[in-house]
Amino acid sequence: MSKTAGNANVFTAIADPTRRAILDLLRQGEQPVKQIAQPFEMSLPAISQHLSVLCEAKLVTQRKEGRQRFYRLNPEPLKQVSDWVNHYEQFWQEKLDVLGNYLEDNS
Amino acid sequence: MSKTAGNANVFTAIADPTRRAILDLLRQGEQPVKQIAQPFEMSLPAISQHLSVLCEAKLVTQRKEGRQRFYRLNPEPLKQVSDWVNHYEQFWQEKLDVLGNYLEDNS
DNA sequence: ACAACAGTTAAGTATTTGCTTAACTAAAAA
DNA sequence: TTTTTAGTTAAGCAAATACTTAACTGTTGT
Repeated sequence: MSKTAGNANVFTAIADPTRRAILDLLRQGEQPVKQIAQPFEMSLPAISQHLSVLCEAKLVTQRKEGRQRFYRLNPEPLKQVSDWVNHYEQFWQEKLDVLGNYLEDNS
Repeated sequence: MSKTAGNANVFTAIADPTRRAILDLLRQGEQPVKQIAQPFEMSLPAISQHLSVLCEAKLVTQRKEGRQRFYRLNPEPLKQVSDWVNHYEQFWQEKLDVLGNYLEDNS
């Protein structure tokens, strides 16, 4: 009941470069499918399927308007990724410098 | 020559939960394969294959000692992930609170 | 009513993935 | 030297992925 269930895994959702690119696009704000698809050399159904995966991982939400579907970024699940990766932060150090600079600029 | 080349992709390497768990283990320090494999209900070859993937993604390095192979964490490639996910940081806010607390504790 | 448009769903396919068991290589112990 | 021990490599397989084209649903415009 807990094993590989529904599988709306964030990590697998962001494993695909096309899906990451879609998320990057959506940082500019919500967009209809056709506009999302435009920069990709790929059929519309392919994009639609990627959007489904992102939807199941809750990384995007849908809004229906007329015959258009606007997709909007929902970055909250990425917190999971951020939290995980931050466990490794201490190892590469640079992050701490960034914080140091912040403190310098604000002291 | 640039498309889906060698495919030593960090994002796909960390997409698998077993591989993430292995990396988590290795945060405690380098370990031989048998010890790495122990907590998993999976054959040794399966673990060996996961280690290969992590190796190709440069997330671990190998050290040979006698008949043992010690694997050691190399978290640098995770910076890629951290950098990407940090583009989304502004959206979920909590990170800023953490920084806020830090500043409070050190003012 | 009907054609065009926006998008999804269905069906099929080639490739990749995550495992298995069996066979192998190399070092240590007997 | 023979036998464990540690681990990788090979071969095979079922399931998942990332696409494709074709068929469908629903909305808008004529």
